[in-house]
Amino acid sequence: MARITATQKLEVRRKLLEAAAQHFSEAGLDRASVDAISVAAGFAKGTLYNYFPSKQALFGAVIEEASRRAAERYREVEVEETTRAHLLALARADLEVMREEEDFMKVLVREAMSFRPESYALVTQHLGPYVLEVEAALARGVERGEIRGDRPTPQLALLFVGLLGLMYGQHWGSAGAWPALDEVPELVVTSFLDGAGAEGSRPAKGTKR
Amino acid sequence: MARITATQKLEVRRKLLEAAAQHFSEAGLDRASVDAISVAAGFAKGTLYNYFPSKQALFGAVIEEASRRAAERYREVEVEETTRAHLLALARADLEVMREEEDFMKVLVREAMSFRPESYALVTQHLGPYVLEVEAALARGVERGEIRGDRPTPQLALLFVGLLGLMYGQHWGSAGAWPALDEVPELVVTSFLDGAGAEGSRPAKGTKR
Amino acid sequence: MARITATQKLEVRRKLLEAAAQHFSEAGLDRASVDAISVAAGFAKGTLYNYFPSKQALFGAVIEEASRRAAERYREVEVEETTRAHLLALARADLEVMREEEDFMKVLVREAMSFRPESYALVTQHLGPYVLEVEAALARGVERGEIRGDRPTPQLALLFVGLLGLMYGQHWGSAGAWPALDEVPELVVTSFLDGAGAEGSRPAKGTKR
Amino acid sequence: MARITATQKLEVRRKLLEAAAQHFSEAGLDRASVDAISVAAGFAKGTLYNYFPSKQALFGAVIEEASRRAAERYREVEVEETTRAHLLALARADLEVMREEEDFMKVLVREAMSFRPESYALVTQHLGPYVLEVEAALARGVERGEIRGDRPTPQLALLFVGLLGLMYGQHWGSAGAWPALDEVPELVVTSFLDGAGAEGSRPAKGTKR
DNA sequence: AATGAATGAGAATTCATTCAT
DNA sequence: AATGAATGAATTCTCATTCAT
Repeated sequence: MARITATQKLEVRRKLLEAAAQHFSEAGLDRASVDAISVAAGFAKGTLYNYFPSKQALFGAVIEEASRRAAERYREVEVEETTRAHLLALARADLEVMREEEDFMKVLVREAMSFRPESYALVTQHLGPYVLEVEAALARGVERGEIRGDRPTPQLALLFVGLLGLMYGQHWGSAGAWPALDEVPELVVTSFLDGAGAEGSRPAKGTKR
Repeated sequence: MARITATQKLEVRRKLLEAAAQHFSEAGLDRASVDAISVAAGFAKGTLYNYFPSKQALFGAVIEEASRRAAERYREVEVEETTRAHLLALARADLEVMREEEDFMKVLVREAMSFRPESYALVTQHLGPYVLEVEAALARGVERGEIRGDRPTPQLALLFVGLLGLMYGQHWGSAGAWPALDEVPELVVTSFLDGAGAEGSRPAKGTKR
Repeated sequence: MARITATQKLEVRRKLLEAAAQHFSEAGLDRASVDAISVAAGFAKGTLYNYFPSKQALFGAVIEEASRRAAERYREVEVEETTRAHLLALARADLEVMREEEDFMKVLVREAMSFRPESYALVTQHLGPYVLEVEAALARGVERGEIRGDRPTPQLALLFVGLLGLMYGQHWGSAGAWPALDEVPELVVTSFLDGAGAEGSRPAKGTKR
Repeated sequence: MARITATQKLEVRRKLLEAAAQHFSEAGLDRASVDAISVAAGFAKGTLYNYFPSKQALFGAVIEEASRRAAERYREVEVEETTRAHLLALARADLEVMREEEDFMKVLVREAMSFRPESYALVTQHLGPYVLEVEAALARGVERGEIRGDRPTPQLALLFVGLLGLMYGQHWGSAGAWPALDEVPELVVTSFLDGAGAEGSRPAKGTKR
């Protein structure tokens, strides 16, 4: 009767995480209700506590799951060899993940944007694979003279990823008014590479302030 | 205790806002307790409710105060008439406020970066004065041909402000590792205006993808 | 400057009682707010407390005032000499008071209908003059053979007054749907004297059960 | 504590209602405290809220329970087919409930006699079953010519029930002095059917004023 | 393993009362 | 005498967590 297989347990866990992701993405950690999550997953409250020791822990697990999925996806990406093309491809890969796992990603992005040192570590750690890809693309760009060499590529990579999150956030915050998700990759790449200055208005390299 | 002067009332209000800013910046809107705030300000719970009708309203007032202070501060600054100089001045003014009122600014930035449609309205409404200044500076830049005219200035202004928040957040999230607060204005202005592309790597105008 | 005359003090007291009557009649003792009452009277909260030591005391004073006014009015009534005519006149006198001092009367009736021994004493004491008039009219009716002599007139009088209150209450409770205030006197007198039984259905006197 | 049987749940509900009835009957809706009620019932605050969504709802449930019990009780009674006998039976059934569930009944009567439009709706709605029985008895009485047909039976029914409440209230208010509870049914039925007028003193039908 | 009733700390909010001015 | 800011006890309601079944 009882004797639940490991697969079945994982299935329950998956359902709970899925429901949790959705609720957390809508309501945030504090406002989301454990009861609502468990019921949405098709279980009673007690069951949730058999799988996760606390609401906080469940939240952490959702974040982990989200970053795990994102990282997996990014590893599959293949692209041609221009920096612009590469960054565009990376941004599009991100958007793709985004679309398929929007709930998880919302939680992830929001947590990343909460700027709490604890989360920061967690998020950057799991976002690592992706950030490293960006970094690598940028480094190759520097070698090719396509990317300015006066700033450390790790920092540029963080900026790029931050811009992505910023645009997603802007999208959600404005309830889709601007930008549309489709525009995001190009918007981010353009902003990141070209800036807002008009053609020729850029100061000579090395100029201070 | 009747017949309190207007000055005294403002003083009480100031203390309450100050305490609220600190608590909200640490705990966020949901976790902060009205009781803790009033006590920290040196008053009883009821007093807070004599000044603000609800926790939400208090939160709104904190945000409004923060953005008012920021806007005021930067209006005092005098700058030469270049877009770059102007944006730099705006960013520095913001940083200056930031330093003196870190609690207020943390609340503001975190809320802005929470990307909840509800907050979005609240924040943009209260952030208005500052964003409008940025927008005006950009509009003048477009006229002078210093800013690319192919994107609406309101969107560019949001991007600029977003970058600023992003950098503050990066600073807090990395526990000060990078960037240092001092670098933020230039970092933001450079990223915003020039982008990360190397000199001459920018595609001709109108080029797609 | 200060030096307020006794008349002025009474005037303030009157205003406070008036406002209190209105608020208590709408909201009841618990729901009425001291602040609302004082402001409605044109004063600040503190002033009210200079005249009445507590909300309870104010409520008591309103009840006293209401009964005092009612008693005064009832003493002026004059009527012709039939029981039915007398009762009708008494009921109409009551209605008249009712109309001119509806707020006070509402409080009074509701308090009377709360059936708390404390209020009961207070109310019946002040309602005394009126009830005594009713009682006297009934006693004369018994002598004339118009009123059944098998029940003590004081009890019949209480029943009559109770019926009046019941009908007022029904009027307020149904938001005026039924009965209209104008109908009340006749309704009460008919119910009281004739009952609901059809002509001739009354059992022989002295019949038990 | 899961897997509680339906019987056990009903038992908890019963205890809560019982405690609530007692507290409401002593303190009224406003003054009664949810906390006190739950503790008196032997449970924690939260448990009460598992059974009733709000204080108001609990109050409504108490009233409903009271009127349900009254209606049930009197339906068991068998009576000969006279209006007088029927009304007497109804009044006695009510009194019987009254005695065994005085707390519930006090709440009911006091609320009914508060004459607030809000309560009015609540009470008449919940008092429905009982009032409808009275109404039906009266309607049959009209058909048999035992009840005067010149007044709508719903109004007569309200009057009857009002008289009943009035007498209970008189009993409580006078601290038992008059009437004794035992006398109430006959007192009410006699007052209601026969009135206080002496035999033959009733004016001819249709007579005005 | 799943359940969901019970719990009770904690939250926001109200408001009668006080008292310095 | 009038004021109204300050107070803080009290209230209703929520919800994460526990645990007997």
